[in-house]
Amino acid sequence: MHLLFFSRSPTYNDAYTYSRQQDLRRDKALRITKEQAEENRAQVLNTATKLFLEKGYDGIAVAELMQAAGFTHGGFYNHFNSKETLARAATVNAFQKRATAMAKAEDLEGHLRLYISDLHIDRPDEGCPAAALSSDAARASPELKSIFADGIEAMIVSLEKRLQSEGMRAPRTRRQLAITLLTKMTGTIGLARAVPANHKLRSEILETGLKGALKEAAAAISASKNT
Amino acid sequence: MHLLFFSRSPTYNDAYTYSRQQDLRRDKALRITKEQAEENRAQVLNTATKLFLEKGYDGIAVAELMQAAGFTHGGFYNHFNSKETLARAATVNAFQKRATAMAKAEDLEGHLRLYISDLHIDRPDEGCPAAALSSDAARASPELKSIFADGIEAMIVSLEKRLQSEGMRAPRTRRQLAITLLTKMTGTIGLARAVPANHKLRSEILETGLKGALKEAAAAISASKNT
DNA sequence: TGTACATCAGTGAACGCGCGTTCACTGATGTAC
DNA sequence: TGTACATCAGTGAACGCGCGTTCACTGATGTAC
Repeated sequence: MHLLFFSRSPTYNDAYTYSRQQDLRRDKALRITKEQAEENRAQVLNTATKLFLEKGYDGIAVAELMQAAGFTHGGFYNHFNSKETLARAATVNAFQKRATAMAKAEDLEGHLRLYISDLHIDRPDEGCPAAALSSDAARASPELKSIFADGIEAMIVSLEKRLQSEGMRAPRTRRQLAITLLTKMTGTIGLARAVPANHKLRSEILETGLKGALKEAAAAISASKNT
Repeated sequence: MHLLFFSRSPTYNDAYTYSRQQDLRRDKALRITKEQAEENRAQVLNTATKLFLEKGYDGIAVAELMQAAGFTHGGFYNHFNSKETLARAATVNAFQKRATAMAKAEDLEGHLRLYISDLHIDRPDEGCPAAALSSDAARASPELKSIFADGIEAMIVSLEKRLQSEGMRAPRTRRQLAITLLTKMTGTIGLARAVPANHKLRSEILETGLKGALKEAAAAISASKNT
């Protein structure tokens, strides 16, 4: 018994570990300002947005995601009711971020070239949710699908505005072309990503998809001006 | 002690349960003919094909899938080395089944109408893997992506043949149009499915996508004949 | 063709692991007075 | 403005569950002779 007792008495290593835990606690575990808490929530949301885009809603665990954001998993529920709640917020965030990125294009051609690009194929985490998560969305809750509907609608409206700037006057034709272009944009990225990175089909799909979109847009714009 | 012994002696219910297990074993657990085993493997593969298309590779568990096929989960590994192996075989199967279904269309227009349809949106389990699993493919193993490349290539070739039948003579133009049409087809189904079933965007995307594809094909075919 | 025995598809319990979520705890911040 | 105390973001262990995979077992089929 005495032997056992002594063998379990604190050693140098134990003491070191203990004081380190204390230090961590002193650095991290104490109450944080409201502003800091809000920043941390944003950090979790932004990390989740990227990880969901890259790995899908089911491809990343809450604990992994919290670690990637720089936290332990337990605190997650101080910010979100559930993983589903986070998925919804992250999807809204992803659509907003994408819209901001696309807004930087100069004109319709820039818009299409920005979307149908190698960069977009290689970086789903900074890309479009309608391209990266469409299969997941199809199997998701009605609430999440509703968020996709809003996001897709916003993308259509954004394209409609581009077409208006190009001189297309008829609103109905404009909207139809916007939708057609969007199906081509998401379809091109979706197919290209489904193929191995070094496969010749990937570049063929990308180049043909871009060329096809540019051509279709040019033809429709020109036709609308001749009427 | 005696009391305990008696209380654990067989009851009517115990006997009934036991004989039922014996019956089940006599019906199912004994060795099966080679032909029957092959049929059972096909049954597992076909069930998995539908379930993967509907729920994604990670959306269905081996045990669930085996039960849906009419078996217990333990026997799975008599037929497949792993779930990944099954996923590959099921994806090949899905592309083949889809090609057979599409081959029934009379001409290019029938082909497009069969693909861009309400039925296809509502029944991913009998639909195209390039539409239902593109997001999953993007995150899958290189081997699975390679299977997608082959499947997508076959779809392109199938469309090329349709365009040839429509009188398009230039092979390069034919291939480019085939790819462009395919991006529109998969993109339309992908976007439509991402939106709630009763949302007006779903029918709008479907109708516009179909109209756009038909129009693009008609324009390109007519242009190729004037050259 | 008949016989002895190994094979192997199917069963269902079990393994180890990872998941989403809950919980007791900490102590400076935020607030009520 | 100062004081007493409740709040709450973050920690890390724990819960219950489901996952892919393994395993011992069964006994008619398949095969070697």
